[in-house]
Amino acid sequence: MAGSDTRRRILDTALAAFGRDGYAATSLDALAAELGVRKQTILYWFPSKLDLFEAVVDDAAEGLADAFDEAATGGLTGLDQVQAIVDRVFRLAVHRPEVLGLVREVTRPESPTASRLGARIRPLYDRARDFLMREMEAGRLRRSDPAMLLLSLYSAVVGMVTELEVQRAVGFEPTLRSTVMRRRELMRFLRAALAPESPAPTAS
Amino acid sequence: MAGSDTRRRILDTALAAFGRDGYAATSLDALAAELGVRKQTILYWFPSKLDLFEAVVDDAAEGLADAFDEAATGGLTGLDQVQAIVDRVFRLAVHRPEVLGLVREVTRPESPTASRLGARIRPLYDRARDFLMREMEAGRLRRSDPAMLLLSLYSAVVGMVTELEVQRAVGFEPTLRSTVMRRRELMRFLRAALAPESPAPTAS
DNA sequence: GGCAATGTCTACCAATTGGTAGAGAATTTT
DNA sequence: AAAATTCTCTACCAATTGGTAGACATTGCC
Repeated sequence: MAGSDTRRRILDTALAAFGRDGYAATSLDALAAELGVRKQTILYWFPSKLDLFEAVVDDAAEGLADAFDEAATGGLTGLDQVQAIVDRVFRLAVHRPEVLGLVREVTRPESPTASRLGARIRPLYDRARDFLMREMEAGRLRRSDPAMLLLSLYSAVVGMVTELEVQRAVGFEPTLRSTVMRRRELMRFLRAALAPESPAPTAS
Repeated sequence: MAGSDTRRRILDTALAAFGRDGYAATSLDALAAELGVRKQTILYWFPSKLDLFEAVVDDAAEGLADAFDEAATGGLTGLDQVQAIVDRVFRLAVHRPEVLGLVREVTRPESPTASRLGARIRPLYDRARDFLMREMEAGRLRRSDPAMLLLSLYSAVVGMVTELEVQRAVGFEPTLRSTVMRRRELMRFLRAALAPESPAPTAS
């Protein structure tokens, strides 16, 4: 049983490493060192580096799906539901930034498994699209192409979250406070863009 | 003089490779093969791989600055200026996607030169911020924190543009037409989020 | 206690990596 | 034409890479 604990630890550490440094820049030796174990132990649990990566991607996709599920079971509608999901993603990003780093890594064209996360995410995507269409029909969201809108949302959220580093590059250190402000700003942005044409009463 | 042509070719090809595959996954040998030249020729022009990368980043930053300059010299204001820049970035993304891939690569935290592009981009950033503040003062854009807003814009634009691959992952092949639609959708999104509170006359 | 399965290790290996040393063209300068 | 400079090459190299083979320890089972 100690073994499957090792497996779990490898998955977690590998997720962090792949998400932080990318696939190519992560060596099995470095990973093993970080784990306090020999490289061959990793290769015992996962027959090759690529197999490990795929397992990590599957694991991350599962985690993401759970996070979305959790945010989507409150029976919310319209902008409130969108807000709930954005909140959830932000929370994920704050205490597990590697997950979003991995998303970023895996969505590049030459990724060894470009299609893998895609396939795993597909059901989520379909559900989100259905949700948006339903809400547009019901007049609770501004009407537009839901697929495109979803990509806009994805870009805005993931872009903003994973690119906290850009803040550093540009000169200001992201603090917890600035992160909160960031989320608020994003929500303003989203609300402005998603609210139905007929000016709703200033809710929040 | 044939030499500096070689240098130019190395820079271009390296930009494409780094932008497409990332720093770690790009080997000098592969790069040389792509150029039809020996690795040592590359090392003659750039003393090390890291030096090459830095030169590429500087070169890309210069190109980006030029693109923005070009879009910013029309004397436009408000949303029209924003639109002009978005258009320009999209055009860049369509015929030189590697540039944005490089931006993506260089903005990750462990990038060998995380701060480099940042420093090069800084002036652009300041100018954009000043522009936004001015336009907010003048009431031509909705009032909000310009720094945050700029990051939102950056995320939305770069995210949407560089993540055309996500479209593939999710199942639909990006065509020229879908790219155009994508840009239009983004502009709707931005206009909705940036337009001043008082409903402006439907201009365009 | 013996035994088989499980799990981690040491010892290697071939291939690839970024990089050095310096030979040999080609071109420019004198 | 000789000499110097510029440029690209061949020949290596030490370090690191992902991966194989198999020894050694530990555990649960009979």
